[in-house]
Amino acid sequence: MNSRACRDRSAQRAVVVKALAHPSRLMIAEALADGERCVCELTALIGADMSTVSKHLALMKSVGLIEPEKRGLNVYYRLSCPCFADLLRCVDLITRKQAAALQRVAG
Amino acid sequence: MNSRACRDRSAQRAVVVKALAHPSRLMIAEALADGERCVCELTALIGADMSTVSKHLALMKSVGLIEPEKRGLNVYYRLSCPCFADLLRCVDLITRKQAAALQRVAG
DNA sequence: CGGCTACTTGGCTATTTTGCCAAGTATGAA
DNA sequence: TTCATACTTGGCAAAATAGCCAAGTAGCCG
Repeated sequence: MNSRACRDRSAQRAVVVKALAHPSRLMIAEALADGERCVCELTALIGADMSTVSKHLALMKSVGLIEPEKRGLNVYYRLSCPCFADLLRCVDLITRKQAAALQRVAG
Repeated sequence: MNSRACRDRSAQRAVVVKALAHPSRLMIAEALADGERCVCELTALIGADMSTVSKHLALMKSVGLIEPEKRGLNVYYRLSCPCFADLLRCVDLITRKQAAALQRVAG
């Protein structure tokens, strides 16, 4: 096994995973999985300053997770990869398993 | 759509995603996907201080991603959820798409 | 043109994360 | 018991993230 290649691959993956590693960004991603949204819609959903949301979006865009399209005054974002929905499902499998484990501990 | 529920769900997901959002932790996860490893093997693989690796492992364990088993002097870790392999595949789909996009920009 | 809305960017502070060293625990061997 | 190995934990300093405000850009309408 090539340790250097493994390291590089992990670094690349980390860039994508980090771009999702925040509650607000996961909310954005989930909303976009349902269809495109403009920044003000996402801002209302998240309940933070628009500048904050805009920076989250810029980060997600920079790693290729989402794509913007300007129409009139609004900028609409959409997921650039439908495979993201699968990723969310994988995460949920783990969170459910985690919840079950906590149940066992508590019960 | 219940905004509060969405917020909670995203917070839960973020806990899991954050536990993967680091190159070393992704290396660990990839290694464990191939089978259990003890801490010193992982330390050699990653090339950091053992205390650092141990803290990464503690974090991953705390969110239920991995499970330890002590045998003699060693502690062996394994993935607690095989679905993690799927998650890695999802991430790779995105990184490949990202790489393709960069290609287009460069070319 | 001026003013309005939608959004982005700069800059700053507060918080979180990371990684090393040092010190502690646990197990096995002599 | 003493020593060595494997690992964890505490603590600290450096680095990365997050979020707000203020200021800037861009498109529409009068």
